Amino acid sequence: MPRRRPMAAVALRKFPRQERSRATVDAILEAAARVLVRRGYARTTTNHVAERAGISVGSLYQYFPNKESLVAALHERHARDLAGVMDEALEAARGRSLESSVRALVAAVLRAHLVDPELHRVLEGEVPDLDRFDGADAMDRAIALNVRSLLSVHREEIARRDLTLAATVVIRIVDALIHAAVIDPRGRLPARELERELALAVLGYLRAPARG
Amino acid sequence: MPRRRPMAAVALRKFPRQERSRATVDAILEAAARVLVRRGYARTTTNHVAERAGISVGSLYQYFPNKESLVAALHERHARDLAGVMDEALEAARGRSLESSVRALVAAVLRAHLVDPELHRVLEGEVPDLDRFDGADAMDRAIALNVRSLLSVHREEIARRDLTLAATVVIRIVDALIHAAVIDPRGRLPARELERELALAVLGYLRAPARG
Amino acid sequence: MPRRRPMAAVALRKFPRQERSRATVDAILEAAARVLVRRGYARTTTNHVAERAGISVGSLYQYFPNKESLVAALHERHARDLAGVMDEALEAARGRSLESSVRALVAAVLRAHLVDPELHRVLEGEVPDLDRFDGADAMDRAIALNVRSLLSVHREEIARRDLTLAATVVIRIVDALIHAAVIDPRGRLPARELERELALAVLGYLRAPARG
Amino acid sequence: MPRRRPMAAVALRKFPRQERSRATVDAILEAAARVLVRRGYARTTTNHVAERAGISVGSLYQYFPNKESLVAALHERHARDLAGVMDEALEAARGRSLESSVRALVAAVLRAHLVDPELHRVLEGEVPDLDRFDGADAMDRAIALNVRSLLSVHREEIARRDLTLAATVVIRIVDALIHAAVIDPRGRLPARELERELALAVLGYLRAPARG
DNA sequence: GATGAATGAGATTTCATTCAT
DNA sequence: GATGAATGAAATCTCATTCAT
Repeated sequence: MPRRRPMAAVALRKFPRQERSRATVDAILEAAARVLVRRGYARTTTNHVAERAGISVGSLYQYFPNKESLVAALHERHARDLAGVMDEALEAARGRSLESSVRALVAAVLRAHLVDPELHRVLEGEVPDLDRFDGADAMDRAIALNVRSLLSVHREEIARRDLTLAATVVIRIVDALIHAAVIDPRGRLPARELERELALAVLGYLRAPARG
Repeated sequence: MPRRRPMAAVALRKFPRQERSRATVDAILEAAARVLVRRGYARTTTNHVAERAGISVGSLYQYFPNKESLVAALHERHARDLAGVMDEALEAARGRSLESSVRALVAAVLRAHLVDPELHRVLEGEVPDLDRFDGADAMDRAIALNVRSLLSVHREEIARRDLTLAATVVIRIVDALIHAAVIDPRGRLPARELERELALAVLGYLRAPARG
Repeated sequence: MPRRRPMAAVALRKFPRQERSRATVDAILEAAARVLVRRGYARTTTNHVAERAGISVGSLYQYFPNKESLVAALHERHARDLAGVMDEALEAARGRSLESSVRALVAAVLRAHLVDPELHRVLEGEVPDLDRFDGADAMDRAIALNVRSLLSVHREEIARRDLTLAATVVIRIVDALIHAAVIDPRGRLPARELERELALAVLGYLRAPARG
Repeated sequence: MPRRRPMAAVALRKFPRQERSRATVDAILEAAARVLVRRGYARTTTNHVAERAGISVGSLYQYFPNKESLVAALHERHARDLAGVMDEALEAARGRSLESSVRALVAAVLRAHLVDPELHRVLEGEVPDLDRFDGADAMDRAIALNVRSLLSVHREEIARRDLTLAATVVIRIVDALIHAAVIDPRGRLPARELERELALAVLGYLRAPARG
């Protein structure tokens, strides 16, 4: 398995101290999101982003050492948002039934993706590995642990014995079907249907007897 | 939903009638595959591909009108292979139980992805929509129909009422979990485990009662 | 011989009357010296210099109208130091023998260059003509006159008839061998040896019979 | 002594196979020489060079990976020319007197520098260390050895005992005074005078008694 | 047909300088 | 005065594509 270049560092080149520069960084990220959506990753240029942000290219490079780091930062923001949504949903699930928890989780993630679906498509689809931000793996693991701990509460209701594995699979199913609905150009599903099928798939997987 | 550029015409510049031409086209596609894997989509150049194929750039352009069409052709080859594998598996499933059919299907798709997983990652992940080949949607639909027809044979065993929707969901689950195992850098699953969990997820989804 | 841009005005933007200003100018020059050494002329930026000096770029431009004038000022400081050392040595040489004078002069110049050899290399090597300060030529001429007047004291011991020419040649030999010892990456000479050879070369040149 | 970036590789990116490309490389080098002379190192751009060479920037980058390598190649050509001239002169000096040999060597090097003095000024003066070509050191050493072997033939006529050191010093004196004559803006010397003084300096150095 | 040198638009990136705060 | 964010012209460099040989 050939190794490619190392991951992009997401650290800003310069930390925005003043009010003004904070706004600039935000404007750059927002513009980058819009340009990515409109043109796709490969056709996005730093000049486009700067123009869209209403700043000069130079300013962009004050904060981001290169295009990759810009996309990585966006990716991070996206991942943080998503992780936040999941955390909230998992929190809210305390004390509720497995089915209710799963439905809530599914609904939350779906809601998060419906905010800016095109952006999610680009970030989760086209962006090359290289642009994954530092800490992405840690964040993934944290989510997996959270889900696992939800599952362990309902252990007797679940047919899977390896809950760590089950957590991974659940996360994947959710990811994948949301892709199907909001992201992938092939056969989009309406949100309502999707939410239902998702919950069914997750619960079906968790409860399916090992044989039969 | 903003419109981007139209899809690539995948049509070869000239249809490779002669043996030699066919061999050249194959060499180019193979080289493109290797370069895509090694460098990622955004960093792949036609010059790299030509060099790797042992021909000149000029010759490459004899067979492919532009870079996009080259990637699209590769995409098509990949899709055809996969569709072929699924067709065989579905064919072989005739007369067997739902569970057995699902297991066979899952195993077949998984096998197909294990051949060149890195290439799948790039083609299914990084390559922008633009580079999808012309018949891609039709091929997707054909597969969905095939799966649907398998499901309809076992209709009584299945809790889902909309089999078209169910087929889509099944295909998605399979796709997604294979991604998880062979493609995505986060937490790879070993093939054996994956195959089992995949079958469980698909069967679980299909059989899960609508409520509770 | 093509004309390039006119020489840099070395005049400071405002004459540093107050203590604080003088300190700031010194800090800037010192920072510029360090950055030049570390990164070379072409890769030195005003931002680097300001940062190293612990001030803002804006402040730097309060004291120097542009980058060129900054380097020119550094150049001037460097030239003044060197001229001072030579003046002292020539002063001290009064009443001593030619050989003793030459040795003293050589030792003085060498000492001066050993203080910050890397800086000398950059200033005497990489810095383009453009960045020479205004009085540079005058200073060179003054030194040449001083050396000439030393030589004229020992006229009978010297085989060269044109003492002006001889002074130039002597200065050049000293410059060049010091370059060889402290500056040039190729074959550095240890200071002790160098000092001896230098004196030999200068005396040898001065005393060599015209034909021989 | 702080280390800067490593030396530029002078290796061409692509070896010119066809007649045409050989001519292109030559045109690029020639143009680079002219632009360096006209604008100085820091103000020379690859676009200027390409334009002057009557080619596109792209072509320049086919052969030279960056600006540094271009200058390094020029430097190498320059050094090779010079080494060739010295070799010839040293060859021709076989069997002649020390004085005659020194005069011949001096004359040869001087002639070589008078061909394109402005270019020499830039290459030997402004070009940063970084741009020294691979093998520059080896070439310097070879020349030093050659000179040393000339000196050893006339060993009894020479007062210096360490001939290796003497060879280095001789080379330095020649270099330096040629700089003075053709290169340095301060007090240029006419070639005729220079040649005489140079020979005097070298012979004077070689023959000067160790004391007195 | 095949070749690979050449193209040049356009992308990325730098940095001297300005100017609002 | 000082600050440092912002500027943008200009530099470096890339790569899909063409075309003379």
